[in-house]
Amino acid sequence: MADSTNAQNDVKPRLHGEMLSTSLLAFLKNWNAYGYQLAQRLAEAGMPECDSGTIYRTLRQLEKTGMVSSWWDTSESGPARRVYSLTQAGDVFLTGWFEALQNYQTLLQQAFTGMIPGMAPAPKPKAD
Amino acid sequence: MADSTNAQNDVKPRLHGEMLSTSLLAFLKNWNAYGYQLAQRLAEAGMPECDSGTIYRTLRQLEKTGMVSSWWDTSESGPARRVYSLTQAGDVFLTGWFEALQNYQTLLQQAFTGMIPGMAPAPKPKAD
DNA sequence: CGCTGCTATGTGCAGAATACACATAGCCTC
DNA sequence: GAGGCTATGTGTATTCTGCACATAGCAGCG
Repeated sequence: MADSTNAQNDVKPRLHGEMLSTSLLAFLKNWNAYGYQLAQRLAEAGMPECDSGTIYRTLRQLEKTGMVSSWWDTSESGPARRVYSLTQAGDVFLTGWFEALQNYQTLLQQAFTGMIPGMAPAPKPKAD
Repeated sequence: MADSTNAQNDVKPRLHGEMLSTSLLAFLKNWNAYGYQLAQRLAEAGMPECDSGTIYRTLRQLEKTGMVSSWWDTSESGPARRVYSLTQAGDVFLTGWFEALQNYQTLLQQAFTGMIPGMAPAPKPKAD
């Protein structure tokens, strides 16, 4: 534990949580793919770095909740690959997430354009 | 019927993590506000429901990392309110997050338009 | 006054999620 | 047979979170 006085630590951001799982689902919407491959695609897409262990655990979690299905692929040379495929439930979930995401996107957009409705322009001028 | 074979449980989604913290920062970019108020605004913005305890803890965490600053407001009647204000560090972080978010948004968008570059159209036709 | 309800912030705790390090294994080239 | 790349996973300590619950100010009401 470094000292608590340091506010802006050099912690590099990591992709995880729902943004990771939905990114994975998004790739799988069009193509079947395996973990190692998905990690590469995420990096190519300009997403923040992601721990590989988290990717594999997330894919297993998505399978457990029925969002994806998987099987072993031993047709290619090298280590066996676990190929994932989006299920119908995963497709439904991804669509709903994408729609809900519009609200989030709009919220941030309005923050930068300074036009959030229903809130007074300046309730308090920050008394320091 | 809550056996483990059930894929789509009726778990209601909750706003948390980085999407919660950045939503809070977005509101604070234009106005100072307190926790209870921010919870109401999030609901009005159509965001998923959020546990109030998580909101207060997240605001404290944002303060600890220097993204926001706070003070007590006892000018109004009723319980005291802890009013939060975005710091310059928080503004920088929010801007960086918003820019990085474009990649995520683009990724999901391309999933629905079926145009992700650099990936073969169908590497495997799903052998179940 | 006691009671209820709304506002406003916060804590305790058990379970889930995660970063980091490390393990395993196949295949290829020296 | 050592080293490197591919590919998937685990162990563990830390952090995060959902839920229940606690505290407190103020207002109305009989």
